[in-house]
Amino acid sequence: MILRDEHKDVCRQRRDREKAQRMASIVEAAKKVFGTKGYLKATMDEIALAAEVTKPTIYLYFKAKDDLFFSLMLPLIDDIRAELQKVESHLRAGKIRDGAGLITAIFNAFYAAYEHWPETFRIIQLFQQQGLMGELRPEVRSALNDRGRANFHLCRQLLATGMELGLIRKVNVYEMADVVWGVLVGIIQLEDAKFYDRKDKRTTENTLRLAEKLIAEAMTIKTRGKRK
Amino acid sequence: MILRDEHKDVCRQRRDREKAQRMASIVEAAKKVFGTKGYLKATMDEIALAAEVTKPTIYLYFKAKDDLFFSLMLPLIDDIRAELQKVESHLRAGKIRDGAGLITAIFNAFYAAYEHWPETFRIIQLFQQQGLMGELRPEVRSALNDRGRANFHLCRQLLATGMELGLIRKVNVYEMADVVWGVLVGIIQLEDAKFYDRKDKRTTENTLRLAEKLIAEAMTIKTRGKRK
DNA sequence: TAGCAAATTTACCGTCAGTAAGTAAACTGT
DNA sequence: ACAGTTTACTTACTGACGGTAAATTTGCTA
Repeated sequence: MILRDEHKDVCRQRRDREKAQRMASIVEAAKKVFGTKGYLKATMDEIALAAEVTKPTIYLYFKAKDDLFFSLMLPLIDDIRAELQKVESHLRAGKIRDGAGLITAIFNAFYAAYEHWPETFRIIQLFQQQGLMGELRPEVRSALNDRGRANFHLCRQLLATGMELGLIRKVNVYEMADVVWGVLVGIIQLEDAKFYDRKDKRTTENTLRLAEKLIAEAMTIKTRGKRK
Repeated sequence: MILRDEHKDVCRQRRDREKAQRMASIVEAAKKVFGTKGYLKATMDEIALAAEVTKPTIYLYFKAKDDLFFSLMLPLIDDIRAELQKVESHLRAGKIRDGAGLITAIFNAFYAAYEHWPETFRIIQLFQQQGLMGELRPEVRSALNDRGRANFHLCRQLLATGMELGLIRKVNVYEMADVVWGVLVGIIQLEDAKFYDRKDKRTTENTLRLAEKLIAEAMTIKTRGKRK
């Protein structure tokens, strides 16, 4: 007896669901193991064990260790973009009154992502190394670059708009976007390294807030100050 | 015939020289290989080949891969300290007139080290990862921390003195020192990652200078401005 | 020259990323 | 119901690399 098309479809949908489920469990396991052990000490066997499958099964879903690692970064990058887009709509709606507000909002967009998934954030830092960037296969690398670039583009747009609106002073937007991202990554990374045994979230936040305050003050256009 | 003590000494001195020479050649090879391939892709065999010895020979001079890696960082850390000490003596001698000058001097102290040994600087960044920090044996890690801490201490002292002298505004020195170091490392690392194929030194420097300018301006005490 | 000490190498081990080959289940058309 | 196929997964392996033990060469001493 021939199965009705609908029946086929239903079965296929279930299998697709199961496959997605398996993939998700691998990703979850990877997040846990990479997050606690770091890239080097994490083994594929351990991740497989945590995901309740065997190692080769992982290789059905991910081409390589770095591929799996990379897949953890995408949601974070996309989350940052979502946050930046929120800032953009606020800016367009005129809800951001001064330069300090804009800088703080941009900082918060990145910081929120870090607070959400600190371990994934750390993963990005690892990839910002020539060593690991070179390791990536070209497709993977370009995918990563594209997404990252999109975020930087959005960030630069925010800064440019802020300059046009007269909220912040005019500087090179490319450099400025890099300063923001560099400050965030650099400080988070430094604090992580300093307190790698007793993770002290508050110190990290305080330091970040100081950096944010300084940059915000320097970027804010003083209504009656000198231009130099 | 018994050799005179002087003869023995001369021979021993030569052998010591040769040993030091061998060690230096291993270090040089390691610098080259780690610098181009990164920590992960660099193999001990490749370093040994570049140093024109075999792998076990390296292990006569360095306990482990991370030990060798670590040894590359020490000169850099010490160099930064030397630069910071120069700044300190300038500051004490009253050669630094304003806050911007002090911030610039501190930035330059770190930046000079980067310009001197960019590949070694990248190595430090690699170690500022939880993953690699955890990899280090405790002795190595604590030695690294001690040296690093000394630099931070010096940097904080500079900032504190600058505050006492009324050159820069009063903020938390611990946080401020972290901001300086974080900004430098974060930006250098970001630019390295962005232009990992076509290393563009100038872009990196421009971005760093912008960050420096912003921080310097925000930290400088305005003689006739509002405090807010 | 024999004997000793240091320096270096050859040959090996354990671990881990990645793969080839096999298996068991579910699906397919007759 | 049943043979053939596809899908999902596993067992068992390979190769590369960090690190080491044992053998070997080199050079000094008497």
